[in-house]
Amino acid sequence: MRPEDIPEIRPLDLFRNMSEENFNDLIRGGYVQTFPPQVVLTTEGDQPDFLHIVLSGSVELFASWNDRETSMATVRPISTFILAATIRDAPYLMSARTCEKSRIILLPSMDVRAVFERDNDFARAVVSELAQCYRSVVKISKNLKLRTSIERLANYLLRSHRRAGGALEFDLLLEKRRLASFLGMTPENLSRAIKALRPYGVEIDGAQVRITNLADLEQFARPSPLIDDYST
Amino acid sequence: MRPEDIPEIRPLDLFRNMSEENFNDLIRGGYVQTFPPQVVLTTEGDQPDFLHIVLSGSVELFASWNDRETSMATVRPISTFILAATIRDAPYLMSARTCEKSRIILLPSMDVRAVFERDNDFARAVVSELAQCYRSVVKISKNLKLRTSIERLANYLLRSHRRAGGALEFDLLLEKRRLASFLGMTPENLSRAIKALRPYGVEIDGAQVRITNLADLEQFARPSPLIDDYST
DNA sequence: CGCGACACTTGACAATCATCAAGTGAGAAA
DNA sequence: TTTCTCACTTGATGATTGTCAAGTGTCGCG
Repeated sequence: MRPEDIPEIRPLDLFRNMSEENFNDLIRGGYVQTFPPQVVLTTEGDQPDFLHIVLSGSVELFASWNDRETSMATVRPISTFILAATIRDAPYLMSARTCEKSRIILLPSMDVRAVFERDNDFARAVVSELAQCYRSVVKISKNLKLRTSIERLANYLLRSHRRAGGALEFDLLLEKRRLASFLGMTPENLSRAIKALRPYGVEIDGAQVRITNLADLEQFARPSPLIDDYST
Repeated sequence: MRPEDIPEIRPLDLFRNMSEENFNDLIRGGYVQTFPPQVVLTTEGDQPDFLHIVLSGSVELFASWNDRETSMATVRPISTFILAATIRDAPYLMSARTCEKSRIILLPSMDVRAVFERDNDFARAVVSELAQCYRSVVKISKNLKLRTSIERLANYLLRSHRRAGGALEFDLLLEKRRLASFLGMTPENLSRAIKALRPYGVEIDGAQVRITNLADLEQFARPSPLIDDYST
């Protein structure tokens, strides 16, 4: 691991309050690697050898069953995955692959667990992170069970709009087929859903989104902080 | 809180390794209450005043949006809910109501957070619990996104069969309409799904389930530990 | 420049699922 | 016992969603 990588991850919530000594122990055995697109980093069912931290690029978490596959989440810099498996030393529940060229830190799971056992501040930071992860997945479940696919798309667009700082024009950060899978629908139905939102002031051309009638879209989407607010 | 309630919760993973002193601080302000059926204990969006522990009976966690409602989980003795909201001091994402007459311990959230700050063993136990919760919800999401409703029912029956110690006859622990909602379908479609599983050796009469052809059912359901194993 | 690859779109059709309405049956209460 | 309630079931219908096949367009490469 190069010295210049350290200041990138030290300020993460997960590591911010650790002692210098424990932080050094944690990263001593770690290394940074650059992966090309579409490389599988972890496979569901495997034992967690490393805690991963995405420094640049993006990583898709996905799951498979019976020849079907679904996109569960996209991890963007700078954040970790998959912490829960590492801490519990239980098999990965999701596979991970790079979407694009990505720089990733790999920290040996054994070191993470060892430092977790003796650094109390780190242990509390892990709690905070896991609680956040847990709440995120609960929101995703509510989204899936309580909304139709068009409603999910509408709310996804509103979340993207907020993430873009309130801009009415922004780019989709996911390929459409990945977005479709994440939203729990087929690419064909995503196309149709996009058309269905046109009367509510949504224009999508390629990856470019333009919201021409925010009020109409919000009235249709009925966003709720208890589903769509990723911060709390 | 009566002295005889204490040995019930002390052995919980969450409290087992705490010092006597911190445990006493934790439960000092707590109290036990018996609720009749169908009482709402928490409402999504509210701030978490108490950490709840179910001693007897059962509690349904559910979520609502736009006049729709869905069952998210059923909490059975002896376990806690909703820990993540309490620790993060963030609003509940789910509402909770008793399914039947239930005895429940209420521990003030402030006390939980205070002890969490100073008891390192408790903090680690919280990590373990949250990691488990997180992984459970990930499995539930995979179940929802990767399987059809009939497949979800088939695998639910196999899980119940395992929970019943491998018995081929057992009772449904949920009312059917609650089960339908939990599985992400309507009561009507649950009825039809039950009929659809008859050719695979499933007989359901009222709440009584009889599996007459386990091999056929398993071949249809294709259970996976990465979705259906609630222990890891 | 033309070609091929590939993501995306569109239309037709089928499967799945929800809704509405009516009916059954078991248990509680009079 | 009789009646009422209520969960559950069943059938008919419509909405939603998935599948298959064919098309469009863009982009990179020879």
